[in-house]
Amino acid sequence: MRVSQLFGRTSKTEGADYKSPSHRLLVQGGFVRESTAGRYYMLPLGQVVHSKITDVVRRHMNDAGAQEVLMPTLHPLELWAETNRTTTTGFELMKITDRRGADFALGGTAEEMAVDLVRKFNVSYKDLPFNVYQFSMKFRDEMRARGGLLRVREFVMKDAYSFGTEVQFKETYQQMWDTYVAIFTELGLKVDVVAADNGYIGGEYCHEFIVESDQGESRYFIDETSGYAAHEDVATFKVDDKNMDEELRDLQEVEAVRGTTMEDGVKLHNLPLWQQTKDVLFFDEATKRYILAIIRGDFDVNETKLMQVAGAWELRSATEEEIREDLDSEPGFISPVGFVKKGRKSGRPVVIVGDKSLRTVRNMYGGNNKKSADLLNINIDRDYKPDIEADIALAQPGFTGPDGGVLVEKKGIEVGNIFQLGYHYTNLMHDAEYTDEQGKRQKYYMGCYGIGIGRTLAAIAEAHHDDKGILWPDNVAPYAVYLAPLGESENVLAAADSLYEDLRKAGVAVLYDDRNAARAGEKFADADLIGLPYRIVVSDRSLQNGQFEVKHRSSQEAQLLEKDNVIKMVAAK
RNA sequence: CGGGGUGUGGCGCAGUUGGUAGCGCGCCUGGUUUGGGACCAGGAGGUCGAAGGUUCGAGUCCUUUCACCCCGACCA
Repeated sequence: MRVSQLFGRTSKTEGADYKSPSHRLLVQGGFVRESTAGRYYMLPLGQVVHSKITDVVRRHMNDAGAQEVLMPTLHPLELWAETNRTTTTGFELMKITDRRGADFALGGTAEEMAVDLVRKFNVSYKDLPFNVYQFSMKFRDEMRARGGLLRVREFVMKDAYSFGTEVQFKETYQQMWDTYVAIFTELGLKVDVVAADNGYIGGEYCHEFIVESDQGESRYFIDETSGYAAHEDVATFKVDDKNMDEELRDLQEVEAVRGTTMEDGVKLHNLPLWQQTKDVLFFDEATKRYILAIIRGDFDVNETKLMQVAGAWELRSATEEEIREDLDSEPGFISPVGFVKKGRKSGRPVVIVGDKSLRTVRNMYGGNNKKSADLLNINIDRDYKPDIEADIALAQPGFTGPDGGVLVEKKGIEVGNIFQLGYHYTNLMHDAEYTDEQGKRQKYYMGCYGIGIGRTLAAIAEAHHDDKGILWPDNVAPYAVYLAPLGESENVLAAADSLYEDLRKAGVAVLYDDRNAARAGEKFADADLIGLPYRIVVSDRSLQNGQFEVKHRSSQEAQLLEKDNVIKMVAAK
């Protein structure tokens, strides 16, 4: 490819709005250009990288026995209604109506489509397991796009859907896990495989593949000694017993003229924070229930865990008005002891969820559902009984992980995930069945597996750059060589032209900076910015001994080589 | 969705009390240059986000609206 003919150009000036390095460098290097917020044009240079990533993913998926298909972009809305996801998805569904009034969802993920596709066939147990995947544009009505390609509203995703028996699934899941590790390794990314929340996809467990980066939005914890890795949403930790040797003392109400914070309670009673009850009141818009979360005072409530155990979807804090008028309590003085079972005015049910940490403390203290009154010596079972008891605590850095090591907090970019879906979709959708050995109909046990191609591209740029530009790993570099003749002497141009042809004959992808008007500094700056693995300079100086100057992007030093050796060197990659 | 900010040529920006739009980069032409983003001369390119209003006159004032950026969407 000749630079003189390449559409899209590099830019010397940095945009003011680019917060992440990958965003800035991808725009400056002429890889992408923004359309509107969260929607990008992929320019020729960027598109080559994009398709190289796609090629790597495709090759590994095929090696794993998965089969590529392509599904429609518009999904019949009835399918989403079948699984109830028109209301319960974590992302806002984008909808479209055609001229006949038929409703469609713009695909944001395609579990329903995959099931619908498969049930159109009369599948036998002999056909199982199988795994179909596609590369297709996904639409997400994100509240806020950010970080360039890191969080967008429209992107190409590789999404795979496996069908089989429960026994077969375990193998498929592990196979996809291994395949993903191989893919990201080949792409030059080091990933942490992290247990995560399955959210709107459904199912019981899943893992995210995260590239550690300060630009990432995913927070997770790692226990370096055991390898335990879990997303913040699901991370568990060991809870130490506090004062379990104490005798249970009698429940007692005391006057408490104090502010409404936890700290105020600690000061007033001169008791440890961990002995206080933390009482957090939520309302779930989806199921129209109040949810009162009770936890030990030194911990915080993990809303994701809370939603999981309470079956809630759209949690918000209860308002002060609701607390006073409907629930007969007082902000800052909420207590599970004697808390109303349903809203006095609204009649809406109240669910009390207690964290397991409540069983590590005795004689707790806290509010009494009215202003300026506290209770001392609150004890679970005796004084109150949660409707649900579970782990709803948020892990913090420094806590002891489930395997006994210290939890270290990390931030990263989620480039892929694998989900166990189980029977979730096949239970909800009709005819999602195959015929077993006995001729009986059985439901499929499913999994799904996603990789965001654009985000992976950005993650590579985040992981491999310096202040001058990107350093593309060999496998995804848009070209292997940046060929830059300096000056306009016929000697130089002839040598560069001939090297260009010879490199191409040797199968080396070359970006040939044939711009006569461009000066050396410009060519060097562009070479660094675009970040191809090798830069070859042709100049009168180098040609004095019939040599060419070769420099690797990651190296400071260049070397002078004869043509044959130049070709040998760069073709080896 | 809440709060704050910004919309002027491809990019980055200036534009005074309202008086008919400018700078740098980039682009085009010619010339001088040529190993880390050169210099000289000439040139093209703008419904000032959009709509409405006030005014003799609006980039500037008023109203409405749209887009984009940042922060937040949480512990009583």
